[in-house]
Order: sequence, then structure tokens, then C-alpha cells
Amino acid sequence: MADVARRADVSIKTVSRVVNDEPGVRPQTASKVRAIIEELGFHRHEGASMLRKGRSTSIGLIVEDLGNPWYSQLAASMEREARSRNHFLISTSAEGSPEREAELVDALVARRVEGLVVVPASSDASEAIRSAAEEMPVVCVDRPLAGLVADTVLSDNEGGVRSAVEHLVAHRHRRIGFLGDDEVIWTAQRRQAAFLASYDLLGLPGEPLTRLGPYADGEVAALLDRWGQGRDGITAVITSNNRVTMQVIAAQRVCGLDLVVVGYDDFELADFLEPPVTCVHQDPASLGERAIQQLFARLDGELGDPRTHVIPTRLIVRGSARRRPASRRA
Amino acid sequence: MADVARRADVSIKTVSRVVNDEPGVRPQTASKVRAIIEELGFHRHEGASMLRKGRSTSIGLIVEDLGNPWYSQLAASMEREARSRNHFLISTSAEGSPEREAELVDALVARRVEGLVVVPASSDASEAIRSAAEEMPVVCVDRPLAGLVADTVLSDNEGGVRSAVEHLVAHRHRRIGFLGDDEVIWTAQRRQAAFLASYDLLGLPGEPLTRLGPYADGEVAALLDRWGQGRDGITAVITSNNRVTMQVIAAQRVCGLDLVVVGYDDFELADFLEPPVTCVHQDPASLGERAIQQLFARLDGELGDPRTHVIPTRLIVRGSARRRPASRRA
DNA sequence: TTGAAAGCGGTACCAC
DNA sequence: GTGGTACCGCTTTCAA
Repeated sequence: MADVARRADVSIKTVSRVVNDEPGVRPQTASKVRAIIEELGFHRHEGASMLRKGRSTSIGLIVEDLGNPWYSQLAASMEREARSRNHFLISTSAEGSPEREAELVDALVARRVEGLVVVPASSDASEAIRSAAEEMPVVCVDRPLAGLVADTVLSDNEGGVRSAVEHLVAHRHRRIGFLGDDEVIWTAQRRQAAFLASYDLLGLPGEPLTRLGPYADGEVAALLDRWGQGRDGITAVITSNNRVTMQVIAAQRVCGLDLVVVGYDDFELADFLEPPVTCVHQDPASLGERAIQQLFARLDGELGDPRTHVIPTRLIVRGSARRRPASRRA
Repeated sequence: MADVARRADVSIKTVSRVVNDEPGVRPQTASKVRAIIEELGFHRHEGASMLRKGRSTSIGLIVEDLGNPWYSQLAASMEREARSRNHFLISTSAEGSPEREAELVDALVARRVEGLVVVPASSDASEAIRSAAEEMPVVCVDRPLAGLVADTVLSDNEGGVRSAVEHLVAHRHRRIGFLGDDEVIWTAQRRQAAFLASYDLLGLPGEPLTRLGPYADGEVAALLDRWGQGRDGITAVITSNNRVTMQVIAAQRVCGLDLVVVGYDDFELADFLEPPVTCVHQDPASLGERAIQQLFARLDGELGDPRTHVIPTRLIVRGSARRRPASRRA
């Protein structure tokens, strides 16, 4: 910037004004400066700017795995939303590791993001995140974080699971299983609990069959096979997220099972499987937008206790629920 | 940091040494400093550090859309690879807009990333990216960029398409269509060209039927319907990427078509559709890793002309290729 | 093993 | 409209 100033024969301050589109510069001066900037290939140094201004117009996002479509859609929607407020979103993956999450939190805080959105890797707040929360607003998405006073955006897990169970019951299913993702994942536990509650509420017969992961190779198939045996074997299964849904679909094919599946999380080809899969749709884009909105509300000065937003789900019925004629298997 | 120094009764430099795990600090001094850091909730200011050091140990990634699984897997693999070299990856989406891409390039350069990986939004290098390339290594992934001297990592488009055509021909298909993504997308053009070349090479009869997008609502279905008519209607169609594959699958269902589909890009449920879909698999993780490796090679001082890496594809045969009995349609 | 001081590249404040 | 200068928080260099 000093170079540009020298070359353009103006002061550094004037160059700064041009770079930042500040008023109070004669158009001719401005265009001369701009020409020199071009010529010299000058690039402003955001670090220096942050240092002086004390702010960065950027926010950080930590998800479990950017490779998972659900999270990547969340990231994409948040990026759009942040951009519409002239902020830059830095998206990162913790890969399910609390240690990595803590590192990322520190890295983002060090980059002086103005706020943090986190899909927590564990259910208890790390020291890193608690310390971050003292400096800037933090919003948890998809799962709450015990031991942290932070705004939270959740999916309506109870409502979503209940709608799935009711749908199956309305289609004459009485014995329904539940398969959840790894037990360390809060939503898996929560959806399991919701399943048990619905089971009770609707007075379904017998002991409810449920299980959480992680699953060994072939375990899902073996489990479903076992649950489906006999005259009161299950006729349908509800899954806690798209990861498990995929495992169940694979297991069914491999073993020739024929259970009705209702999946938590919609997925792109649900309509085109045979039979199509009914899903509890929780729109990652809605969660992301709400999270960013809440974050900006805090940045704009909102005070008061942490809020919890519950985003409704929608059951997408795809005609997969009809109870099949007695299993084609023995 | 000054606060910490004052409180710990040491110099700023000593605090800096502790924060950076530099040698030459007595263990007791170090732990005292660390305690104060904790107590005061001190966070180092990366911007100030970058400013002084002139480097940032971070690299930037610009893809088309983080919400698309292919790109998000690319991003995830690059994040892992960058992390293994102690670098921080900043992933962003240009949403197919060259203007947005230019903004992102500038934003990342301003953040002093050490290198840039780009899935170009257009085929010609923007001023922003050319200017960035003078400051730091740039690697293009999936598509090359005319007018830019930069390393490039591509999928083996020719080989991939040829393997798809040969596979279909080996299964007695003679009339094969090709449906590409939007014509502005380089890979769509390239794969179309490869398709035409293969068509020639194998001496397939008649005029090859090909089309690039964008497609209006229902257009894909209408097109396939038309192409499939008559005694030399097509019996199979090759698509240029997963986006088009989805459209073709949907079109087939909607209109009761029954063409064999071979898709460029593998996708999660390809195995579970009826019939399963054979795919040209180009592993986004391999592309990403190679891109990061090339980037670090440059950062490590590699000189010389830009390199182009071609990543082989693999045809995943899923038994979808058998030629169907004469169409069930009129 | 520790410290003092200069300076990285911007921006705020105030003077002209 | 424009310029001068202090200073943001850290690292480098050199001295003690």
C-alpha cells in the first residue's frame, strides 16, 4: 500500500480510502490509484486490517463431515446466508473427533471470526468452545451442548419420529423396529427415546426392538433378520439418519429382506428405489439459515438467555408403507 | 499477549515463545505463563501473526457448490490432506458464478492463503485469478483454465467415456445417446467430444445423438422419448455427470422409459436402483489429494512448467447393461 | 534463559 | 479532499 501511494504520489491514507470505497476522494485521484493498484498487482492484507479494526466480517462453521451431503447442504445454505450479510463463511470438518473440534475452534477464534456455528462432536462442551463462547456468539446446530450457554437450533426429533411411527401404524404395522446411528450421537439417542415414547403412546404390542450403533459388518442385516422372524417379527423399521438408512437398504438387498423402511433424513433417490422410501425430511438449509440468523441477531446486540429453535420436520410419504404380504422369506 | 506478559511478570517475547512452543523457556516459566493464558482467556491473534510472519499456513479452495456431494467429497479429502501437512483449508462455493469466484479469489488472497485450489466456474481465467497466480501457486481441478499458467488435475474424461461406450457395445447396444450437463461446463463438452470420438472409433451406425444442457422442465424425458422411437431408436444413454444421471433416472420413471443408463460419476445408491446403474467412477478424493500434493510441491519449491495430472477412472459394472427385450412401450 | 525495540500493513483520528 | 502519525498484536533481531 505504501508502494502504491508512492507510485501514485498520494498518501497511504488516500490509497486506503480508495481500497475501501470510502468517500472523500476525487474521482480522478481514485482512478489513478486504482490503475496503479492494478499495475502493481496490489492485494490488501486482511490480517493487517483485522488487526487494526479488531473485526473480520467472517464467521466459522464446524461440521462433522463435509463429505456427508446433509452437512454439506447445511454449509452451502449458511454460506449463502452469510454472504447475503457480507460475511465470509469458513467451513471446516471435525470428522467426529472432539480433539479436532477443539483445534478448529481455536484456529477459527485465532482468525478472529465474529461468531461460530458448531455441529458438536460430543455432548459436552470442550474447554476450547467454552472459552470461545466468552469472546463471541456460538450457535449449536442439530445437537445441544451441555455445559455451554449458547443458542441452539434443533430438528423436531420428537415430532419427526412420531410422524413416522403414526404413519406406519396407520398402515397397519404393529411391530416396528428402530435402528439408530452411533450411540455417542445425540440425535440417535434422542430419536430412539422419541421412538420408545411413541411406541408407548400408541399402545403398540410387545417390547419395542431398538438398537444404536456402531454396527459391525453385516450386523445390521443379522439384526433385521432376527427381528423379522416369527409371527410377531417386525414388518417395518425406522432409522435415525441417512447413514443408517443406507445401511438398512444395503442389508435388505444383500439378505433379501423385505421390511418397510421409514428413514429420518430425506435423500435424493428415495423416490426411485423399489419400493420408494418414506422419509422424515429435516431441511438442512432451514437449520443453517436459522442458525445464521440467530448468530447475527446476537452480533446485532440481542441480549438475554440462550434460545432454542426447533425446526419442524415433514413426513414425505412415498407409498413404501403398505404392509407387504407375509414375508417372501421362510 | 501484553496483558499476559504483565500479569506473569515476563516479557511479551517470553509469552510468544510459550504460545509457539519455542525452546528456550524454563519449564516453570512456561507453565506459569500457560496458567495466566488460561485464566485470562487469551487467544492468539492469527492476523497479527500473519502480518509479521508473512505467511498463514492455510490454503483456499473454491468449488462450484459445496452442497453437491461430489464437490463436498473433494473438499473433505483436501481438508484431510492439508491437515496432514499442518495447513488449514478454507472451503468456499462460487455457485457457478464467475463474479462470485473472482470475489472469493480476492477474499482468499487477502487472507494470505499460501495457495489456491479452484474448480473453475468458467473456462477463461479471470483477472482476479491471474493476479492471484502471480502471488501463489494455483491448481485447477476437474477443468482447465485457458489463459492461466497453472497446474491442473483432471479426470480421464476420454478413457472414462470410452470405457462406458465399449461396455455398452460389448452388451450389443448399437444406438447409444449422450446427455451432457450445461454446455458452459467444460467436462460436459469434453465428455461429449469423447463420446463422439468413441462412436466413430467403434464404427457405430447412424448419426450419434447427443445433447448438452441446460434442460427445461420435462425436456430430458421428451428427448429420451424421441431418441428411443422407432427401430433404430437408442437402447442406452450415457450421461456426463451425476446431475444429469439424476435427471435421466427421474425422466425414465416419470415416462416409463426403459433405457440402459451408464452414468459418469458414481453415486451412493447406484447399486440399489432397479436396474442397478453402471457408472464411470472418478474418485473426488483422489483428485483432491493429487491437487494438494501438487500445490505443496510448488510450495516446497518445485519449478518448471505447469503439470497436468490425469486421474484414471474406473468403470463400475452393475449389470445394468444387458440389452432389454424390445421396449415395453408401443 | 530472557528482554527491548523495531516493524509487518493497514485504519482511526485529527490536522491541514 | 488529502496527509501525518499513532497504534492494533505479534515475531524478528539482537543484546544482556
